[in-house]
Amino acid sequence: MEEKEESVGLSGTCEEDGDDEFKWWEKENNDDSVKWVTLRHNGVMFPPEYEPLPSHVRLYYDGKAVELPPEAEEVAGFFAALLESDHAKNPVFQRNFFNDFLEVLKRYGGAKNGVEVSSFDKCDFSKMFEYLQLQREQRKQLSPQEKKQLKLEKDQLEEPFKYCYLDGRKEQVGNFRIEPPDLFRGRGAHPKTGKLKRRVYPEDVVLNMDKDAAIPDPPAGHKWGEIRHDNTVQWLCMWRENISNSFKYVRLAANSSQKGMSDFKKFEKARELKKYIDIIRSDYRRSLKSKVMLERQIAVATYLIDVFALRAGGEKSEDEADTVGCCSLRYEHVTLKPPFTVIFDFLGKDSIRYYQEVEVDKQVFKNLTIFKRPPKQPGHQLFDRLDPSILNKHLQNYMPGLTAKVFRTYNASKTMQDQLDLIPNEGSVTEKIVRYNAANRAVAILCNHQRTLGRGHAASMQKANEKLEEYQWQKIRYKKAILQLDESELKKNPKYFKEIKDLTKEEQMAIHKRVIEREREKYKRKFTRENEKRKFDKEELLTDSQLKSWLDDVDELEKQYAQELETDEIVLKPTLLNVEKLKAQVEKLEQRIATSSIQLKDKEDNSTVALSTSKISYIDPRLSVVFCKKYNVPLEKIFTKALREKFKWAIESADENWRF
DNA sequence: AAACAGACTTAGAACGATTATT
DNA sequence: AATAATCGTTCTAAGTCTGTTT
Repeated sequence: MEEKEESVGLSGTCEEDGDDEFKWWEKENNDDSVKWVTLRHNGVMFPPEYEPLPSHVRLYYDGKAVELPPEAEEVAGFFAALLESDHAKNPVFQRNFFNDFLEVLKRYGGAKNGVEVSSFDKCDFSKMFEYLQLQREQRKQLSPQEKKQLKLEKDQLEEPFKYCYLDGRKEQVGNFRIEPPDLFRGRGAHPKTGKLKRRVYPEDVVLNMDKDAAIPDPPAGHKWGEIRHDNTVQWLCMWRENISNSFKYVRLAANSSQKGMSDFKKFEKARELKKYIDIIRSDYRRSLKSKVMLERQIAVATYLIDVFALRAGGEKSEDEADTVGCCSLRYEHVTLKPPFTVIFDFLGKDSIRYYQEVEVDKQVFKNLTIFKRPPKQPGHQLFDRLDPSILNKHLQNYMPGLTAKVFRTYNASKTMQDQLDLIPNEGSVTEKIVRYNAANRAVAILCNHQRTLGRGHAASMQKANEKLEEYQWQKIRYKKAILQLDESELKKNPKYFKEIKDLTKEEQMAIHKRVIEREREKYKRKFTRENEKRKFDKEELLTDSQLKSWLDDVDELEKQYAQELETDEIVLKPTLLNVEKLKAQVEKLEQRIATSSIQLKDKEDNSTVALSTSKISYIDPRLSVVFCKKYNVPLEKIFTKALREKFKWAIESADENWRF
């Protein structure tokens, strides 16, 4: 304990922790080649060692239990844990996993009981899977106190790594944990998906800190790979991963001054583009007709990046998923439909599909036709003279630091501002938030930010739809009942009763069935639950005849509905046999139908759009701050706690008149 | 100018916590 | 009170872009 204190305590010199905050946004700072003067931290947290499974939990091969060496068992366990996921069904994932698994198995001497494992199809991971599931269940079942205790222990273990001292200021570290070994979960059709991501040891890790900083002790029996003192970079720790041989970094958290400054600079750069956008646009429109092919390609690419918010699109290697951006678009990704319609259909970042049928500028259409002319064919680059570095160099002629991605930030924030400007300053806070989210959604759609539908999405959609249908049915029943009570109502307002014929017999029957079934379930559940409770309280149990009497009531209701269907005579509780009361009920139902269908539509519209990425990375947070101030919406309705910390600079610096 | 290494931002999935619903 | 739906956070993969080397 004391030791930890000491090494971080060497923060030394400067300010106290806590109150006097560093308001970097109030200071002028243009040079960011040097990121810090002093940097001190306690290194990184390593994942726990592997704990072998109990001996009765085994991989089965061709029906026989396999005694795996722990190193191989760990890898098999990674697969077993994913057994019910899509990964485990992916043949590439299976093959990559199995190759690496066999290699580990061989390296550690094969199965201890001599079982020769060679075919994936003969492996049965289900026992391992069940055990892992059970453990998860048990963890969930723990009492609140036990959970609290575990959390406390976890926090204590993490404490030394959560913070660092940067120029004497205490700042939060982002990902202070070394990534644990696992199977690589590449997105889309990644050729390496399923490969073993190996365990990282201190020997693999480079620490970055100032020269006078105390070097934290590596875990017992280990040494650090290297200690570096590079103050031109932001990272605290780094290691090389074995899947694509690139680096992983430990850096500061999103709420740190460093990240905040970068963020601020990003948005200021995007705002700077305002000054140049008109000339850039008129230039690329002119260059669409240039005699030089390269210039035409630059013009079309800039147009696509500006108008459709495409990414730059760098070249990718053979052993990554085949995804593209603007410069790497190929022949088959663009379909031309005269006179001006273009269909884009390709996989972008994270293998998210970009599909848009759009009208484009006449000359853009012409140029795309030229770019696709024979001998070009599927597989060929559309922009064969172009790559992001050429494009970015061209953009930098207009504005220092301008690159393709700045257009995404610029257009996203511009769109948000324009959308927010359209919102009338009226109505409830909830209504204003709905409007804000609609503006946010416009940005997310521009950037093609998607999310895959959750597991239960289709089901919950259907449920909501059925509910709506049932409201409608109930409403019609009440209207019919009104006419039974007083036929003259029909003449008074024929329109009001028009919808009583809207549901067919079949539809009504289906609704009856659902309503009845739900009632039955309700009573059955009520019965079991009540008895469990009574058993616990040592009270007398409800008898089966009690349940039966409830269910008989439901049967009765079922008969009644069937009867209604036959005779078209509605039977209602005596208390409801009153025209005014029924009309009030109808009114209530109409309200419910209105709100439910709006919610339903909202849910549907939102189901495949992810709002968070644009909120976190593209929309200048000052826009949201200004919106909240002007429209009197509490900021915490728009920004979560984490986002309020990340955007502290924006919250404290934007006044009501701020414009992007 | 191409290829590569390095360092940073942006991205959706997974998971855990919280809130709404029954 | 249990269960389902939603929200918020964590995790790490997958981009962009710069600078260096050949």
